[in-house]
Amino acid sequence: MQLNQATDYGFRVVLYLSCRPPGSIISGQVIAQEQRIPVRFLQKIMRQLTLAGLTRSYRGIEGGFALLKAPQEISLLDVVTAMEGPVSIQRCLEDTAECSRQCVNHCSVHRALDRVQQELLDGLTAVTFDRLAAEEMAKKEENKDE
Amino acid sequence: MQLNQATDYGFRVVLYLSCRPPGSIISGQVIAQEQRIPVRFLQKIMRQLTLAGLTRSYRGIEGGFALLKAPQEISLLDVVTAMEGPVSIQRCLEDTAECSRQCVNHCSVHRALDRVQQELLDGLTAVTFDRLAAEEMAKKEENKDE
DNA sequence: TAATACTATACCGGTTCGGTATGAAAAGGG
DNA sequence: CCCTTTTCATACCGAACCGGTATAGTATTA
Repeated sequence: MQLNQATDYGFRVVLYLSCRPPGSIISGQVIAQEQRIPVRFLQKIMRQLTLAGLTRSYRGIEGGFALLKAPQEISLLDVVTAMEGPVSIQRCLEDTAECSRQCVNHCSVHRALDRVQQELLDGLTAVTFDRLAAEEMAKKEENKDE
Repeated sequence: MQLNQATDYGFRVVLYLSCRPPGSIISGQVIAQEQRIPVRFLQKIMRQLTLAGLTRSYRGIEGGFALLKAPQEISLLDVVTAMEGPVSIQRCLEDTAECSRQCVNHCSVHRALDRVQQELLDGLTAVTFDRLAAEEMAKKEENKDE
């Protein structure tokens, strides 16, 4: 019951790009260095974010990655699904055949988990990266004062 | 981001026992058969539920398993933690060293996930097996009418 | 003491995880 | 046109986990 490392990295990358002027192109090298992510692994992550339509990539000598969507249009859930596919805490919520009792709307456990899952999705959707970036900027401002 | 098969089975076993008169001892064979769970695998599951203090086991010729706690004292979360250990959607919520940025209360992503996680825990804790069993019994009653 | 249950541990094939390697393709500069 | 710098696409690798099985042992009772 845990998000994987790639997703964790994904959060930080999107947050990092959200804190930069919109449209900034940053190379994988730089992102990896600043966020302490293995370069090769980061490339893999960036490709998934790009396939999911959250970022876009530029090849060539001045290439790199930039946000495609605006930070306020990207939620935590967007990053999770980009990295791990659709979120479904119980298997039979996704695919009836997976359920050991073929009980899609018949068993009480299923219905209860369905509600919990919906809350989870709502919670993850409610958090968008414009707000996270704002928090992050505010904190940097504080540190500057010290 | 998915509960595993063993947990799914665990839910059904506890629900099954909750629907029976309190203290009933049912053998692994019978549980496995009725709930369509591979017998050997069920033994593994029962041992974890027993170690977690949700059920107790009886050896010998009339042996089997029974609930140790009352259904109203067992929540979905209890079963999940019995089967999978502590629920922690993000690694750095559990262990600072796991966080790629060592940011336990410093990064905005962390704080947001912390809130989402708390909601998830609350949701899972709110559902107890007495209510699930009641739902289940009501449904069987309906089917009897048909 | 034999039968029936659970206990403990280990194994097994398959998949995922976290990360690396390699080679190709695009873009721009000289 | 070639060279460098970047991303792209695949494939690989060891370790861990998943779902399940096997085996040998221990407790209980008839």
